[in-house]
Amino acid sequence: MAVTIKDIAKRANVATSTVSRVIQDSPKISEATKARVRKEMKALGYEPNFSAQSLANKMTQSIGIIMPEADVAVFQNPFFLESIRGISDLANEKNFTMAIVTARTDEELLVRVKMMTRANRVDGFIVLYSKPEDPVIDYFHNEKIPYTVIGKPQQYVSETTHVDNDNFQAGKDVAQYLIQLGHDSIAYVGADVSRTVHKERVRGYQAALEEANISVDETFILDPNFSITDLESLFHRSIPPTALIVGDDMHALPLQTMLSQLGFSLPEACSLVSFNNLSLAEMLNPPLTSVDIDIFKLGYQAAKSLIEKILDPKEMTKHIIVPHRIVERASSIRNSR
Amino acid sequence: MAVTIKDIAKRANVATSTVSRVIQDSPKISEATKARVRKEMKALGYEPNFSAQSLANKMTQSIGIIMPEADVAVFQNPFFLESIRGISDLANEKNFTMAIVTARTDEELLVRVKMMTRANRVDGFIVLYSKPEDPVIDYFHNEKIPYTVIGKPQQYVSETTHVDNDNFQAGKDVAQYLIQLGHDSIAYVGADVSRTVHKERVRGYQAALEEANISVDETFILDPNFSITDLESLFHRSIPPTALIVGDDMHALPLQTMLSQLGFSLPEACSLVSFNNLSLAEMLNPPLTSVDIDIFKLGYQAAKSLIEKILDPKEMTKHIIVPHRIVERASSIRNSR
DNA sequence: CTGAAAGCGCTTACAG
DNA sequence: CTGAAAGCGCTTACAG
Repeated sequence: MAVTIKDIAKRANVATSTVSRVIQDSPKISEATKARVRKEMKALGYEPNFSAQSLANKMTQSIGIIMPEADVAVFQNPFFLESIRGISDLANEKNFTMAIVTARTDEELLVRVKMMTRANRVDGFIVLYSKPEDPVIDYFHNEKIPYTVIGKPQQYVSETTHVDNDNFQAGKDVAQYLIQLGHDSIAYVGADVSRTVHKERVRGYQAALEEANISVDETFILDPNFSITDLESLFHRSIPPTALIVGDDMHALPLQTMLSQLGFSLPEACSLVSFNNLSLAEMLNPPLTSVDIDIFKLGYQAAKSLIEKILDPKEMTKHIIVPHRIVERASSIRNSR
Repeated sequence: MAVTIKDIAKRANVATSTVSRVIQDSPKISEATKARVRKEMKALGYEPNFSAQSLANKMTQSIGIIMPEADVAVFQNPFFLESIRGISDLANEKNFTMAIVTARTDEELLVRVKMMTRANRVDGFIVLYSKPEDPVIDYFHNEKIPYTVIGKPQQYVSETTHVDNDNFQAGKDVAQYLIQLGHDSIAYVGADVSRTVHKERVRGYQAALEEANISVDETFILDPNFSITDLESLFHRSIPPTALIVGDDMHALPLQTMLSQLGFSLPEACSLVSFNNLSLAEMLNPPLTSVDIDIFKLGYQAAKSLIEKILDPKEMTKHIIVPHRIVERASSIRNSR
């Protein structure tokens, strides 16, 4: 059997309550006896039993991470692992454990989440997606369960702590960057405007165009299911684009393929700027200019504010913005047309 | 406060011990009282307190997942998230939770693992990497802590349950596939033979060549740090390769880039076959023929056998082979030279 | 500054 | 088939 508080108490000649207070480094205990107790803990390799602590404390020191409904494509996007890595980093620091929650459907997810909270398995949740009318979010809200979301929540916005990029600004920065390179015909490809992230970036892009007195053309925006034909007609317009903003690095690869099939060679025919700065971006040919949104930090900050909230429920609601920066590579060049 | 076993007992007019037996669906309890108790559980939305169960049972229903030392590149490889998804799937099924363990160094990792086991935070571990003389593995082995490894363990092989592909066969299959396409000059690029996976695949590749009476040339094998110059000299040999086997889909993209910089157009100049069948493989141009090693199932099976071992320590050691299959795409064609 | 005792919410021999 | 009681390993008022 593992070593318990009793073993330590006996060997250090104190009561178990004293040992417990030493574990918590309570100021009520004299340094002398702390030292004595700690010596015994070290000697026996004592580690407080986690379940017993949780039961007595009503704290699990564990957070749930909610993934969007699992489909392979989503999981292969490094975004998730990278944000989990950020969460994990902070969690390890604070001695918290994480439990990843996945499910095939909304209902299944809700069942699991309810089970986990009722069973007191976790103290709170980080939600890695955001969508309208999410029953899971409603549940958290109604039951007053601590949670933070990565991205922009679509419910109870002002009351929920979330960490996000300034996506409007990111979209604007990218457009302005291209405008400074002399581009005045800039299309936006792979923008899933049903998602807030992309909607905001597109708004930023449009704002930049307006400020530069470039006319905004809605048909210059292609959703992520664009076909090679869509792309072709884009380039067959009277004024074809000289630069493309791509919604996600993951789209850049198929896009490049299509462009080369259409006979365009990059970056001469067209500059490319994308979002996320995955390691993929460096590998492409030409290497892709991409906006680094610091996914790791999104995860890290989400975990940080969730744990703060758990440890102190009076902690106020926060809205944290993680800065982005454009990582310039060979795919974007000065416009020569 | 959450609803407890006492609340249920009171409302169902039974002792708490009876409720506990109903939770466990013990055959000792009559169906009649089971039904009565269950009705109350449902009515109150009761879920047994997890910490209390763990404490009483000495079971945490939680498994640790050990990642290799964290560096960004590793984390961006979808392999890990995909195997975690497989683990997660089974874990959810069995009502287990997972805790991801990461660290920057070996020592830190060992400290965390010790802390977690001593604190009784998890019942066992899945190790997502394998390397020689791993102190973490030694610790598990000495303390008799259940663990399974994904890949081939390098210590206590026969005593440790592991799940892996038949990498020798996979390497052989790939080579034979290319041989059938008429290739007789096949190089192997991006093989990190310090890792068992790759060593075995290379052995399989060599075996296939021998069986086909093709001479085996060690200089036809390039490690993952190959430069464009290495590649160039490969193709400047008296008999240049007509096909390349690539160690990992992740290497295929930079490889393609280099080849195109050298003026080769694929697949005419050279066929390509790779491993892992990440979603990346489909996106490449030409789409990449790749060996699907079923990463999801590697994770799923690892979790399955670990949990079996946890629930029944007498469960025997297993060595599970997950089948692979070649997914043929446009990057590999019949040799025309 | 320290200890004895009750309690957290379960499980499980033991008795009937 | 069911219940009363002890126990899992901690924490925390309460008393001194």
